[in-house]
Amino acid sequence: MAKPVTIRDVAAQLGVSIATVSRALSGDPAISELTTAAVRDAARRMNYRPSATARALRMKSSTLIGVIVPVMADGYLCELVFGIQNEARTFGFKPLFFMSEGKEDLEAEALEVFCSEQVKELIVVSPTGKPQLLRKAVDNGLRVSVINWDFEVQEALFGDFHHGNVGKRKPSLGARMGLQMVYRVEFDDVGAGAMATRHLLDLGHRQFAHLRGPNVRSSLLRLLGYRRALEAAGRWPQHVLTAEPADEIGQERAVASFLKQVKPSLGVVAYDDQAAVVILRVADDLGWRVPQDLSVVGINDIQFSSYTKPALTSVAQPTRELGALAVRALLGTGLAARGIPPLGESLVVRMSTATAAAAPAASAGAAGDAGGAL
Amino acid sequence: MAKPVTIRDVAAQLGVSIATVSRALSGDPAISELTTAAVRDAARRMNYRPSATARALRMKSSTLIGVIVPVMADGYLCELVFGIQNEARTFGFKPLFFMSEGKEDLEAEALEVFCSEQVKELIVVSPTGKPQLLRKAVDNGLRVSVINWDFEVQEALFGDFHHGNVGKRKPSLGARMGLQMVYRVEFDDVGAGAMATRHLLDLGHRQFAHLRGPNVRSSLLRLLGYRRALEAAGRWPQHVLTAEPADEIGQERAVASFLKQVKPSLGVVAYDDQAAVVILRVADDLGWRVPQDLSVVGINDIQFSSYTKPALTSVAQPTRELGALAVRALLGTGLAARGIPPLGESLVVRMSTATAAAAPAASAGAAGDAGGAL
DNA sequence: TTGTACGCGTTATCAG
DNA sequence: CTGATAACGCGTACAA
Repeated sequence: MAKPVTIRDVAAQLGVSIATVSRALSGDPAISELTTAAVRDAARRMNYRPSATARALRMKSSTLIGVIVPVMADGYLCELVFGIQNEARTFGFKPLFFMSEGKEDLEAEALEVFCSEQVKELIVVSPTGKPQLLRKAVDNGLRVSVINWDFEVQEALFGDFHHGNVGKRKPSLGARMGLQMVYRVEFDDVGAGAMATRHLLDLGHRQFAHLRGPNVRSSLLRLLGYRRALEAAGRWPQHVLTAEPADEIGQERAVASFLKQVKPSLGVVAYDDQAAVVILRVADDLGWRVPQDLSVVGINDIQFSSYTKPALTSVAQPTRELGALAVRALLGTGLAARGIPPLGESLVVRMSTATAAAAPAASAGAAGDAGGAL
Repeated sequence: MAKPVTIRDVAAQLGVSIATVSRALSGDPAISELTTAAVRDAARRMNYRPSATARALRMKSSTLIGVIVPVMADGYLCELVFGIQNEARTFGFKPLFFMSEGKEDLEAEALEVFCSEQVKELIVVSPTGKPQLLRKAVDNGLRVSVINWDFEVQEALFGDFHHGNVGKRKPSLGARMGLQMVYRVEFDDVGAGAMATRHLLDLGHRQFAHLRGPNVRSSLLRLLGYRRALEAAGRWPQHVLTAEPADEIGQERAVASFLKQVKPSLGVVAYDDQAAVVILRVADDLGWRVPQDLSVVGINDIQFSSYTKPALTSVAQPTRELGALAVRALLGTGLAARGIPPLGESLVVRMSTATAAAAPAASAGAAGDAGGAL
């Protein structure tokens, strides 16, 4: 209610100039320790709140950081956004989110807003995003980092593709588009797929399957990791199950018809934890016991995964850290020069996987006493 | 890259004063149609972008609207946030989101940020929110609307409780706390629970159960609606199943042990669609056929519900509209005076409910041929 | 109907 | 080490 206290109020209170206050508050070393302390103290006592708008006007740059995200419906994106928010906070920045639903006009509008708010940093989380959005952002002087940008797939197909470094910054892509200042941050999805697979190999499994995800970067790369891990171990053949990912019933069918063709024991790598849950359900319906007959590994380690029955073994991606990384690439000092330390994914072993040896060789076929499975 | 064009650039271009440009752009009727058109045209051609920061500084009020939300993990909150964003857009406002995880310090920090950004409107979506957050917000001159604020439950318990009006604004609550300018926006959860129940009654069911949600407003009110609808129809007894809502396994057990005690046919109202899915799953495991033996109604109609097997009948809440309402309460003109038109929930009938009469009286007991249920 | 000039709260430049 | 002062881009009395 009472009108806000400004920098000149504190100045008046202490009998110093507003310049001094400003400098003291921003930690200018040219100000004596004594006055700095006095100013800071007074400011806190009078609960002075710096005006972000005035600052932004003067500096031609706000402490807002633009974020464009398709939706936040699933826990994964929510975690990511959390990571962004928290890391931004440590820099004194606040994320300004826009949900685009993947619509280009909304993305463009978001960009307009960012510019008019003097936003200078942008994070785009958009598996459907178009390159011209980047183009326009850069033209407007924004620095941007992209998370899980899907046209890396094109790169992969064109051979200009690296893996093994998570969170690797690749200005090369931006350069090729004529875009400087574009950082790319991503998971090592190949590594995740491979890690899940190697876990099953280590457990002594000899039959493998992979339930694929949608046709986007992460899915293709996880599949690649699955294949590579098996090839490296000299394992063949490799089953790959495909179904429209949004279509749970289709997935169930694909899994069911596959399970009916094979016998225990089996190791399955799922595209993500949700897919893994589908496998768990179908397996239960068909009388397969997990993990005795069937080991299942998910990817992502979403919170839900510890609640499944049995609790799901999953490759954990450091989702929040990924968001934080995107922020640090934009705001951190000297990161571009020093490079971003790679983030490793890690395996969380729960109850859905077990050694193949431990599985009783008994026929736990598909026609068991499923009725009592509950 | 090229430095932004300001209002004076446009003025210079047309040989008019910056005042004229400013007025024309804001649609001041004191400016001739001709010059207004000219200015607007020039502004667009030169792609002038008004500086939100300068405006906010001058007006002591930004076009940002603060939003505090616990998380956005589930589809429900995501929809809500979408509604907020879209409606805000029509007013030229942009939501500034903060995810608080229900932590008070984060909420307080968000408030600080809002103030320093000259935010004047706040929306709180917080089933765990504390009243002192409101207090502080109002003290700082913010107008706030609260969505699904949970201490309404207290009101309910204290008898000062109304239902039947969705989106009903109740300044009375604020007044009692000494808070003016606090608008409350909410669903008619009692109505939703009752509507779900009446649907089952209309289908001729005679046995009923309700799977409860957590101890928050919406859950208590839906339960209330369930009870009232049954009482109004003279139906008794009413079964209420309780389990920690985050604990799927607990829910499954509760449902399973209940289903083992009763016989078809049965009508079940679930707290929400997620709970309904649990019921569907357990029913399938136990050999109950849906909808022949068991009708299930969910509440919320989240997107997922049309994908379940069978597709779920659900009471749809106008979630986006609720978000929009919260915005309109703050930004809309004259809404406070004219009152907010009530929003009705609606029933979306899919495949999980059927008339009790249509159900074959045959014993589709719990010990059926569950194995083939897939 | 339009133009002039001031101030919003900061930071930065230039003197002292 | 500190103080006065000029911007930053816009809205709006007040004057014309």
